[in-house]
Amino acid sequence: MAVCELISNNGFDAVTVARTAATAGISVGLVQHYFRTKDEMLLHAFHHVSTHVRHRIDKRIQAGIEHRRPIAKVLAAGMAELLPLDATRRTEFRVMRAFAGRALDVPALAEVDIETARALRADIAQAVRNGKECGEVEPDLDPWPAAVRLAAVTDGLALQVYRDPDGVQGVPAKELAASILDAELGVTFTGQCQQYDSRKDRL
Amino acid sequence: MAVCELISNNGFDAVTVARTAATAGISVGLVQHYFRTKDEMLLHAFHHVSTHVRHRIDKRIQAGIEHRRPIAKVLAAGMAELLPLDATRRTEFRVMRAFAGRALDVPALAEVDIETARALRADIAQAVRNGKECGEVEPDLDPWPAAVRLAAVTDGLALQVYRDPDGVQGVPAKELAASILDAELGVTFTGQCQQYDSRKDRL
DNA sequence: GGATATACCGTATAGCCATACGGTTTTTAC
DNA sequence: GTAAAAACCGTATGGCTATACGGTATATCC
Repeated sequence: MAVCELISNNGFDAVTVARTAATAGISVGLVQHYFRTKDEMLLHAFHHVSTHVRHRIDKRIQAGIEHRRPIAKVLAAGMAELLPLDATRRTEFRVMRAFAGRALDVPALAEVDIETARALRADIAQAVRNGKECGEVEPDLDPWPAAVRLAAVTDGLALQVYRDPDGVQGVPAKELAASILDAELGVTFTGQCQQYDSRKDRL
Repeated sequence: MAVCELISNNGFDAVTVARTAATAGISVGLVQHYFRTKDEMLLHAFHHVSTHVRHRIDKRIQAGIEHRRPIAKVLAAGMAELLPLDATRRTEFRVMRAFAGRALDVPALAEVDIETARALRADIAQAVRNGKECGEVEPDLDPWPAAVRLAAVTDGLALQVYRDPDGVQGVPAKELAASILDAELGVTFTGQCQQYDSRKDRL
């Protein structure tokens, strides 16, 4: 999507209807044909990248399930997918962040933002519940606080990795993030998977 | 500052030189007299709120030290200061976030953003070191990963509290955040404070 | 093949924006 | 008191923006 290209290269302010059209190689009129207003265009773009990131994570999770890997490991991989650890994800992060920043003021964007976050949290909670069933998680643990916490560290870690891509105090960002995520998951996923009945759960 | 008022009421896009002047009750010319460009004005505003939030936290920490409270408790209070748990902090959060979103594209803003984050992280690390000295923290624990982790959860938690001010699954945001912060601090601060030599450490 | 819809274009326009500039008032310094 | 500096104002203006609009090509259907 041309919008994302512009955001990641020149910032959100550079996204004008005219420039977007030019970047996409079409005319202003055609953009108007597809989107009645600029906001509609932005909303569509936001929705687009949101679901794109989601699908990327879902795919990774699906693969993990098929290979019967421990849930904690699958989660770790999925969450790492949200960290700007390479050029691609860094670009993605910039775009998502720019949108999220705008979502503070534009209700239509905020809706998508909240919905995306909620869905992620719900899926993490489901993963914790699955963890209980197969013995990786203590049976009486409430999955929601854990899900909120895990979503929070991922979010916060992403920002830190973005700001200091080279890491902190000599420790590369990648390793630092991985160890923190592992530790964080270790708080919740304390046991080892016994058996996993692969139902249709997404996580 | 008029800039912040505009951002929190009408969003970042509403911040124009003319409107800022009107909000502040002065003329456009005077704004230009103080700031050569709009960017300069924005940068000043960002710097202003950054240090303001910082001072608020520092004060709370200073009070905690004077009352000889456990470092973990002081840290918890300081970090909670960053969460949008009431109207004031919610406004502050909006402003900070809007700036942070812009900082992705404007190098001058990014610099302030990074510097602020680094300072916070450094102070948390110092708190962990202090914790070691008085027995709250295991002596051989590396303070940096812990600091990164704690900064990350605070950041991420702030966003979640903002998005879902009413909490998750019936648990109010305030309690949820407090319990998560406590749990997170509990991972690092495992012991009890024996004695604390109140030096000039800021945390 | 004609009609209807959809894809697509280029230009016009009214509004808002940051900034430039020349002026006036107030304060400061001696 | 007076001169210099700082605070302060109001009005251009040129550029960029979203959007409106009228038109042309192209596909789709009967």
